[in-house]
Amino acid sequence: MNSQKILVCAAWPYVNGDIHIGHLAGYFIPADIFTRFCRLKGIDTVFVSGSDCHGTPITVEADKRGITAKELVSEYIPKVHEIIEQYGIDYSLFTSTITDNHKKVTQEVFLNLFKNGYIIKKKSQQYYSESDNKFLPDRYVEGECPFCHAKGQRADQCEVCGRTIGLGELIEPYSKLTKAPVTLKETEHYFVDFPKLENSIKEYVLNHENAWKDWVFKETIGFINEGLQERAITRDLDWGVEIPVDELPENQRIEFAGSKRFYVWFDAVIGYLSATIEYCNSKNLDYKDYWNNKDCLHYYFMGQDNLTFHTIFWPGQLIGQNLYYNLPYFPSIVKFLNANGQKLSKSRGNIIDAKQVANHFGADAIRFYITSILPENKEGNWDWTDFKNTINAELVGNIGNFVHRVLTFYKNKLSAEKFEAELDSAVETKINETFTVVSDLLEKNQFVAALNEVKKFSTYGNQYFDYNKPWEKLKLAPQEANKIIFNCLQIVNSLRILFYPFIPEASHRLSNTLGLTNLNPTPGTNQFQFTSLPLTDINLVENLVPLFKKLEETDVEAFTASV
RNA sequence: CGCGGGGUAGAGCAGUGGCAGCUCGUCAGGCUCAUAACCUGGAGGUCGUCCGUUCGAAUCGGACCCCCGCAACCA
Repeated sequence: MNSQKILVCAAWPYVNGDIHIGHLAGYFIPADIFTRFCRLKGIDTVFVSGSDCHGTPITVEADKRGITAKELVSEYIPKVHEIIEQYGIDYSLFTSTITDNHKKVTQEVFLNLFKNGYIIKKKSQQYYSESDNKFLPDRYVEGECPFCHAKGQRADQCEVCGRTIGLGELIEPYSKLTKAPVTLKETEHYFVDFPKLENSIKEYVLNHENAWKDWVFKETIGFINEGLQERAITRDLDWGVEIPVDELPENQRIEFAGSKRFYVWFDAVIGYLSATIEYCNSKNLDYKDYWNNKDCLHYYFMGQDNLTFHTIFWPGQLIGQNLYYNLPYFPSIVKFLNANGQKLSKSRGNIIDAKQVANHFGADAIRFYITSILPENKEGNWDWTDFKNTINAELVGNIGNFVHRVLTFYKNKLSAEKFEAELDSAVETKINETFTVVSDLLEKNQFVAALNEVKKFSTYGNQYFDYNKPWEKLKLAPQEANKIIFNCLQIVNSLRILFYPFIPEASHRLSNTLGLTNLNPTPGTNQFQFTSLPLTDINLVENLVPLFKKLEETDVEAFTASV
């Protein structure tokens, strides 16, 4: 990873509900760890995302509540910003898909695809409700299964007999929302000609076989090998980015274009490009330095439900621009996070709300735990007993205790006189090794393993302390005790740097405790490495308090009972 | 036969033909500067099931069972 620049793209939260631990594990936290790490390495790193505001589910939710879609998203957007603030997610820009800039960029992307021959128009039959005067996606249509005659089945598949239901085969279809009857009606839409882009997309994917995670590559290539199909990019809906149909020749316009909008999947991914442009405009930068510069690597963070959109469709949209845009370099995709062994779902009532849980336990504890159970290659599970054990044993008992025992020993027994001592070569080697290993793992987006190395490093500190017994040396050979604590302080200072990507609040608290300025990433300066800290730089605070607070049995009970 | 992932100690995982391991938890003893960590020792496995290949299988082949994601209108 010797690139000059990095663009970090995190998936866009869909703003029809509150943020929960699944969103945190899926992209907020891994993308933030990576961004903070890159910046500390001195790499110019831009980190963009925003609220995904369009699509039918938003309009349905708004209807249900008797407000407009615009009002609904305006209510949720500030809530997402609160989460970002609370967890310290270090975005360069967190915008939304309802900006004028996004609208303009989306339309340009469409027009380029059209100009380059990748857009076709096609008529098809879709369910339409006369009484509601609107088209309905299959997911909102129910009826009787034509095979087993089970009632209340979804339009595409019967859950009772398992058979696939073809368009128009459902008996007495009706709207799930209003129960009004629906009928098939013809409608015209634009499609992206993915069969035409298939070879280019496949070539792109094959070029990344060794770089991507094994399962990500397999899923992607498996999907492509089934043959890509034309994919609709417009909907009969009044909420979304308008179609710039006036810019097209008359015989290429779809009918009733004014009552249609771009399909949400099409405009949401374009957000990565539009957000970079918005950010660069606000900073007097050129977005091409990030999108056309081959030394700028693009990392994408998302959950597995988003895989094909980022490894197939979005690259296809970009290739079809013929503007030589950078394609995704590494899709950092995680599987799902369950809670107490079950899939997160509102109906099961096991959603763990991101805001509530951080209010109760602190963002650091949540960041630490989620990172330790990140579903990198298989599903992860949030378990309250495991949560308490992890926090108490690893974060508090091992890491926090090491920092605290060193600082209290230094303050209470030694710091009256400032001393300088030799760095033990074994300690120096260990510190350097740790930075190298953690750095390598973070570059490869192996966050669980990277955090494990930090834990091991703290264990090493504890072992070094115990083995050298400074409390005994204090009586017999005070100089020896000085040397041991000097070495331990170097480990503590290294932990302060290692914390920065994972638990930034703790890194800041430790800086304050030591009387040092907070770490401040500077382009071109690598701070993610060992730097000897002279003791004259340390000005310990008067009242030493432990970095992390131990969880009592009742803490978890109080939280789970309160939600 | 739609595509893909998975099943190994209480939990989470590593292990692709040669004595079944790691982290956490757990039990006993030691040490003690600290929110107590560390050290030493122990308990805990039918490696999903069955069949096969082999001197030897968690590992290779076959069949089956179970769990999960995707399946193009779930963002």
